[in-house]
Amino acid sequence: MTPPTGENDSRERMIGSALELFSAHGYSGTGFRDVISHSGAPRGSIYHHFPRGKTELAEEVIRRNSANFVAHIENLRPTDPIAVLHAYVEWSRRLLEASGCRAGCAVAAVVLEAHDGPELFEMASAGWSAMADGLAAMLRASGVPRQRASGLGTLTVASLQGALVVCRAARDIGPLDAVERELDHTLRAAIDDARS
Amino acid sequence: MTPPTGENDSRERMIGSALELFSAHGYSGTGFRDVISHSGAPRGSIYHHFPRGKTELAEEVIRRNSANFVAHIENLRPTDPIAVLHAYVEWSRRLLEASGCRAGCAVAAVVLEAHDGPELFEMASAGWSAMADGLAAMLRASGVPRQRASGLGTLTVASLQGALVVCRAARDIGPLDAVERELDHTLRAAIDDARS
DNA sequence: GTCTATACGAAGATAGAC
DNA sequence: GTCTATCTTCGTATAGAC
Repeated sequence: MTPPTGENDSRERMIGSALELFSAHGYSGTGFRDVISHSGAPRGSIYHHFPRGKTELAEEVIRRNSANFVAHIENLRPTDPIAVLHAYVEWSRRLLEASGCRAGCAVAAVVLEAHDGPELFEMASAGWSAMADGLAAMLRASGVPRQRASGLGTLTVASLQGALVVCRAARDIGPLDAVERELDHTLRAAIDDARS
Repeated sequence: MTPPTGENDSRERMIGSALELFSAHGYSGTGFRDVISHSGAPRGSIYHHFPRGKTELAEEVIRRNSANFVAHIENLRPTDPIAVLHAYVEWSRRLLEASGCRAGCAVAAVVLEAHDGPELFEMASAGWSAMADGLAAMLRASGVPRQRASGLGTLTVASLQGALVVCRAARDIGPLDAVERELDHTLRAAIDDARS
């Protein structure tokens, strides 16, 4: 996919800026003005880089977010369900800590505000399903029955997503800590059940 | 607070419409135009009814949402933690079913997009804390230790909030069903633990 | 309480020069 | 690839008549 020669910098920086800005101010709340001034990219090339406009930018933001998340996980290489959980929590924690609990998930912002078409929703859903499935696979490998493993994967993804919103409203990371503690307890209990 | 004589209808209808529209299109994504045309309220009286503008409208939306939720719970009058859980889930389920999984929590939309001041966040956070505390109190009454009861209250609120986002992206209520099942299991386990 | 008119800025998007 | 200029629509908010 990447061209052989000196690659396009502006477009990549715009995507990175949009990811940050969507996290903090939402999708509707972030204009091209903001993306340009935050990234330092040239004003005149927006529709050169994103011919389909803001929708295309949002698609790239979701893609980038997924790529960043995958890189985060591959960096930690968790080998058991509990380690996967804490790797997921760590991802959410960094989002909150980097912003003083003033930013959240850019993908969630797009889902809550976009009305462009089904593609953005499908991309968002695919990412969250992959997260849930990643944890569920580990749980199954630890002996947890299929349906419970799947349900716990979904519970984990949903509660982390919700924790981002609750922490933001409270301006406090406490709710994420609480969610982490309870998920840890619940996952361990499911694994113990499976062993007995 | 309520005047003795024939009360103001327009303002109340505007708040109700704003609640619906925030749920579906977000806070930035909903303009006064939309609120006016949806509610049928007169154009000229917006700043008569909401002198502080959109921020004041958002405050009233959060208040209305809390009032509706309290009415929903008081209607069901749950007397044990599991009943409280299912009453909470039912509230989320109605939001999704009424919209074909295309709308979510209006308060979350405000939290993700507003940048007006701390009041909106404090109101949102107070509502979610009350939800979590309501469940936690029931768990404590069933013998669950204080810290676990509190953590499970937070987990429940966060995971329901997250389920709204995940279901919306998937255009499917399945994730909420899964979250309900797992929370039911987890809460029952905590209660059983307490009895032994 | 409701109206019209309007101010002022920003939104997303396009055209055409360079 | 980047520029400027422009289009159209929309946003919140205000002023002042009725």
